Amino acid sequence: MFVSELKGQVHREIIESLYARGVERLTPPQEMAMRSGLADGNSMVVSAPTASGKTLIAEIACVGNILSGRKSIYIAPMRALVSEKYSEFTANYPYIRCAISMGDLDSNDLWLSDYDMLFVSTEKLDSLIRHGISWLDRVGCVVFDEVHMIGDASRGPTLELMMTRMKSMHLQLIALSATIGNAKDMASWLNAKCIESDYRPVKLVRGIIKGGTAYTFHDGKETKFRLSEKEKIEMPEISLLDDTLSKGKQLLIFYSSKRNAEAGAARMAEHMKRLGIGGTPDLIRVADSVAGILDHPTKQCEKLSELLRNAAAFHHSGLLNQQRKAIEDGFRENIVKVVCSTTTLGLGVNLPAHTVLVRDIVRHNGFGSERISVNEVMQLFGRAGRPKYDTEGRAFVQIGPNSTVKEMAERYIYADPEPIYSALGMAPVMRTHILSFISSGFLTDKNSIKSFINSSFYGYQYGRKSHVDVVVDDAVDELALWDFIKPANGKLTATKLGKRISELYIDPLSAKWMIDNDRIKEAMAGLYVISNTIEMRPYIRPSRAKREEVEEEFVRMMESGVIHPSSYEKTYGFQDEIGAYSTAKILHEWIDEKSEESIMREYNASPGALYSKISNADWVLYSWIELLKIIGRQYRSLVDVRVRIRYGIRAELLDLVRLEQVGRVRARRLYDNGIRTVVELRENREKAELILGKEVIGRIFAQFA
DNA sequence: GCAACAGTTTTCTAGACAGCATGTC
DNA sequence: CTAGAAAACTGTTGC
Repeated sequence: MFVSELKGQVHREIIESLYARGVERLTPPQEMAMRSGLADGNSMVVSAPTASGKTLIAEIACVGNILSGRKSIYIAPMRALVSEKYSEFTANYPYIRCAISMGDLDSNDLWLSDYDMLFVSTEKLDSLIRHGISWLDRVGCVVFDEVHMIGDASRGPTLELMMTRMKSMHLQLIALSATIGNAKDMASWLNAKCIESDYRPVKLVRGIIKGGTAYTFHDGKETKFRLSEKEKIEMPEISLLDDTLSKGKQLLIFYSSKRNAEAGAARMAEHMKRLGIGGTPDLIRVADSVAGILDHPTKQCEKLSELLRNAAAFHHSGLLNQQRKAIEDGFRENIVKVVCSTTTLGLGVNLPAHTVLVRDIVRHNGFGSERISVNEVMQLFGRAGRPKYDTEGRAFVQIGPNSTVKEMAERYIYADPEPIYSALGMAPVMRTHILSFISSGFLTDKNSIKSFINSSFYGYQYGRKSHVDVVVDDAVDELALWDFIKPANGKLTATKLGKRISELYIDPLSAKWMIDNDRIKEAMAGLYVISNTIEMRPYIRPSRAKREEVEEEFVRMMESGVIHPSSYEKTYGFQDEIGAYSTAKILHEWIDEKSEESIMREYNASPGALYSKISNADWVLYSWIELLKIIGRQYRSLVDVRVRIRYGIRAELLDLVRLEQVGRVRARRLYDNGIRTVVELRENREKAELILGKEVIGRIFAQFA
């Protein structure tokens, strides 16, 4: 279908924007969507691979609604995705008023309701609704990107309940999904049309690698070729790298763990060094940029930098955000040739490569191991082929000597995608959401909560077999017992405390735990209380060698009454007090001004993990303080702990960091040179100038005017 | 005596969302 | 139904 055929069906502005971008034809899924009444306001579920043009379907619906006077919302589960779509959209439609809102980013006009298109993360929209947004009734279209997330045990329920709510508002819903086995079910639940397609803009050759041989399957043809004669067959990664480099292309490899990814990247770098690739000015620039982010680079920073000199990199959650970005940019610019990644790059950021290798197909899951799903492999395969540069992409699964090619081809090449299942049934998060419903006045009695949850995808899939009634009864009773809700005039309402918990977006169980443990004698005890919450998971756990030592210390603290037992396993099935205690210890090192490097060494942690724990700790601590304010208890000492967490400082620097321009480094330098307070600083300007320099002191003193 | 290597045992395991109020060296 | 790679450690060989 040509864009010209859209005339009369969609607004003129949309057609103009498409032409301006050089789009003249619709992709098959887009055409199917148009024929299914996309422009007439029909809801739809679109199940298709990455880059098949799903975004444009959403765009047509959103812009159509906006130009007809209604608002639209785009929702995605990853912040990176939200920002990406926001930038694209504002570039294409500069005259539409857009806002973006995520945990760490809000546009100024968010509360003015003076915009027509909102880009949000799932949890942020949930939070906005809890705070009570006024304009929900003016929304005409809602896009849910990556809806297969509904099957995710931890974050699926939030998405699902949001969709359930929107469904009852009779809006145009556009649900975009990777290929899944039961798109039709989801469509029928949503009263939506179902669009299924396996269209890809770039041809994809899929295959299996065993030993040094690659078997490809395309258009019903099976071929087989040696990757490289000169390499040992035990190392298929290296053979494939060779083969890919010889085509002048890039390689993306997925591993099951951070350790494997790092080890893989080291092998790749070594091989490239042998080939004499690397050491170019561009590479050195990228390598230097990842090493110089912290004051004292950690081992991991140095290792990454070293590998980058040879055009290889690893990519996982333990990296600092700036490092991730540097690697992603370097890869996009074709400076970095191979990236060894965990699933970080599979979802979210769009970083395609000519050749993709899924090296590990089994993954540990706490209880044992399991093969990764067909859906997930398809998702990773979807990264193969760069639309602007490649005429075809290649994607392989690597298998071991004990699996046969035939068997694995059946499983991963010819197999149909699996259906996804609602995760609402096993969700302890139900309590959180029920509090939110009651608190916002959306649902105010047990029966309406039950019937609402029965109208979810969970209810659709499990029907009478579901145990919604029991779960709702239990959760409501517990919330009442904790004084977070109370019955009034035959309705349930949230108490002031319950309302605040809901707004702070913390789990009611965490709130209960923190309220019950507010008598804190020392900083470490406070750090343990905040660490032993669901919001701080996953914990940074001690290595096996250290575990016993940490355990003994934990027991001592428990016996001396500094910290107290909790009962999280009742709700979450397990409890990890040692993990929580170990995480608390790391935070304690941080506020004791230990260097990142030494913390990494001592606790076997990564810089990325440290900083994400610090920022979560800040949020949980803030919430704790807010709760104590409401019930009129002491919280003063926690405010100091919070400042110390933010800056990573000992108590003695608390006074100095109150100044702008003074952080942990400058405060420490002043203090060690005898200037210990703001008052002392004001009285010793010359001395301070010798310590920090005239210019900096000038900026600091400007505050005193 | 010790380096180089081979065989054996032990260790360890993905990711990322949320509040609030402004500014590091 | 299902683990398996990498690192650490130990033993053997060869000079």
